[in-house]
Amino acid sequence: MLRHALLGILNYHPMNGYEIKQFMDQSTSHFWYAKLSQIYTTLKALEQDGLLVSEVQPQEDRPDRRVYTITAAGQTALRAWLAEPLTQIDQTKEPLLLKLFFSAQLDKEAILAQLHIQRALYQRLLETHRSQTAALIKEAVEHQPHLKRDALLWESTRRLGELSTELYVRWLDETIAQIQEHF
Amino acid sequence: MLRHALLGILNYHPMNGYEIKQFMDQSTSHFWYAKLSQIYTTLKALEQDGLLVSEVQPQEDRPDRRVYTITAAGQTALRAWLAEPLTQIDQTKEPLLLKLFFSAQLDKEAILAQLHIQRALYQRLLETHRSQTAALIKEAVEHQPHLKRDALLWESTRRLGELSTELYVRWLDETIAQIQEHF
DNA sequence: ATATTATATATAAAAGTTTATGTATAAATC
DNA sequence: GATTTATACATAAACTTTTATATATAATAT
Repeated sequence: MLRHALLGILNYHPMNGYEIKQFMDQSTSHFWYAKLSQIYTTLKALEQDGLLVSEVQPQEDRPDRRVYTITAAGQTALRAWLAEPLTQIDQTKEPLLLKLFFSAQLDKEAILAQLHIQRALYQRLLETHRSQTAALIKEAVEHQPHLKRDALLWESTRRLGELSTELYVRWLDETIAQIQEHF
Repeated sequence: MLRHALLGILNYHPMNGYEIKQFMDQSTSHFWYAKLSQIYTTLKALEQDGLLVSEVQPQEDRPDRRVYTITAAGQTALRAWLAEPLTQIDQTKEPLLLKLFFSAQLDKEAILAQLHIQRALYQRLLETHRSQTAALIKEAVEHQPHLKRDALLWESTRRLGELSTELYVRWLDETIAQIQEHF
């Protein structure tokens, strides 16, 4: 799946691995993320398959940059993946819920402490979605007006991130209250 | 992580791999799932580490069942994992959002078609959360009153499943409308 | 009649992902 | 002055997960 993400990103413009990592951290990380090591090896694999080509840009003082460009074959592969409809629901994995599910083993205070930590984290994430992520999309369209349709879709993914983080905070409050009263 | 899930499940009572799969499909699948093949190999690994022991129960007409029981070391490991607080947000991966993010490549009708498919799927899942999953928890407590505290936590995970599926459907409607108007 | 689903386990191979390690320098922070 | 963060790549090892294959029978659905 990361393969497709990388093709999608490089379809905007050529980039090196480090830049791709930053792009993902800022835009897709709430629904797709990857470690740098995985990005580098996947880029290499995509080049071997002819979906990307790379060229080294020498730099002084810093390691040279290897910049990847999508090929015609890469664009075809990207479009094929986009066109193929998802006919099943994405099954996700959430360690917090898994742990909570079995937490009757713990005492009340330990459970509550963990939920409070999570609440703080999600509250902070919510603010990021609302300010930073929103600003980045707005800025991108201002500089590149041809990305207007892309931005509409980016905004909808950001919106779900905001809504579900909001929901998570509400659910944590609800759950904390439930446990405080009935556990 | 599956290791901990299996310890958590077997801490209720001894089970064989096939039963564990069914248990997960019915209860944890919206936040943790696994294929049978992975369950079998992980059970074996846990036994090698001394966290489980197994015994074969012969059956006629069907393959024998290998029933796993958690050991004292397994219970210690389970509790250690439960006690260790999560200090970061779970990063999840959602193929639908990844695809949507790059879908400006597609035409309007193709995007809308994909979103409508997802809406139908999530609508059906919502009903499952509300009826089946809720009923299973209720039934479990009726038969085993000592699981009351567990059930409170199970119910909170079910509740998040219901709430976020509901949200997903609403977001899909919102997104479909946005695209219809502005894409 | 035929195909699928359910019961039950097992293993190999492939694919995907994370963790650890190594190199090198500049800038920023403490 | 010392440590951390940022820039930039690369690779090996470990771990996790999926896909495919094999076996065997009963019950159910088409």
